[in-house]
Amino acid sequence: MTAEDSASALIDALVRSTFRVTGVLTRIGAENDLSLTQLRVLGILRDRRPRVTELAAYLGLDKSTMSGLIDRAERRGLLARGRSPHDGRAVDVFLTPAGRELTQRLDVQIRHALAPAIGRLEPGQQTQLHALLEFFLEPAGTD
Amino acid sequence: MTAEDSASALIDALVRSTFRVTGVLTRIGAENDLSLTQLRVLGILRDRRPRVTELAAYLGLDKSTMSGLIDRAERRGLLARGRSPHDGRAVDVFLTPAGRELTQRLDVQIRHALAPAIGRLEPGQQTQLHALLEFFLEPAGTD
DNA sequence: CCAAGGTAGTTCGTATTACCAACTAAGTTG
DNA sequence: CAACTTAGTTGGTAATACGAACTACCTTGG
Repeated sequence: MTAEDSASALIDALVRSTFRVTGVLTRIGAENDLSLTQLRVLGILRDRRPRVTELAAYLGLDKSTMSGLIDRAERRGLLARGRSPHDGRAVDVFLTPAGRELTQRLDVQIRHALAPAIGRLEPGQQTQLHALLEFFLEPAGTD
Repeated sequence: MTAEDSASALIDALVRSTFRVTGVLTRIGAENDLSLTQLRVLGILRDRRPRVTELAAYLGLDKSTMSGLIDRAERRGLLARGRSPHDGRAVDVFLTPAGRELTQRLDVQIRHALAPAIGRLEPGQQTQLHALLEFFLEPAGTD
């Protein structure tokens, strides 16, 4: 097996893991009437109060897309808009108590759903995987 | 740090990696006028000739969604429908030569885009990460 | 053998996601 | 302070996704 091949195999595993995790997140989102994107929005807002453009940048979306996402989530009472005191143009976005609660419930569900797959690893392997992923993620790390 | 916390941290890293890889795939898809889903369709068809329902099952989508995805990709000449000789109801889907070419180009682009992140790991670590991901993916492994 | 039921795909209607372009309101700067 | 820039919204369009209803084709029980 050449170096090329093993890199390919790693990328393949990485992509399959990605789709596996995405599938879990999508399912849990759907069970709570949330798209994957809305789920991500809530996840980002857990510990941030970004303005609309920042949120769009995190997600790699256009600001006009953000407007719609925020509208729908706001209508559901999950988050709210606030005007920045320093910049009259800026709108920042934050979780409502209801949104925070839902986010916590989602967290539990996600942990629960991924537990079997993670449980296939020994505790030592889990630590190792975590460390390797942190390396993989290292710079340019938003979200 | 309790076992709970370290599991949380691992899941966090896993989810962030997922979004990182998804971002890369989405960008490369967009550069080739493909949605993430269409990219996945091509990826699956690389080494399979599934019927519509199987494809939908792989992707976790409804068959009606598949119809549309296949329509659009077929119109672009990337894949084609064939009737199964054994079951007159069934339609199987396969890459055209053009689709296969595009898929190979995508493959190269994906490898290229992920190379920097993977390159942050020593060759030994890459092997290790690969092994751990295979464990993580172990059963129920479609796609 | 064929009527009843099940399976494979498509079509239709609707909501969401996403983009771009055009717009308004609010800062910033020459 | 006029000209430019930036933040966000609005409107138009295409793709994605679902569910329900439909057609065509198996499969089976009487």
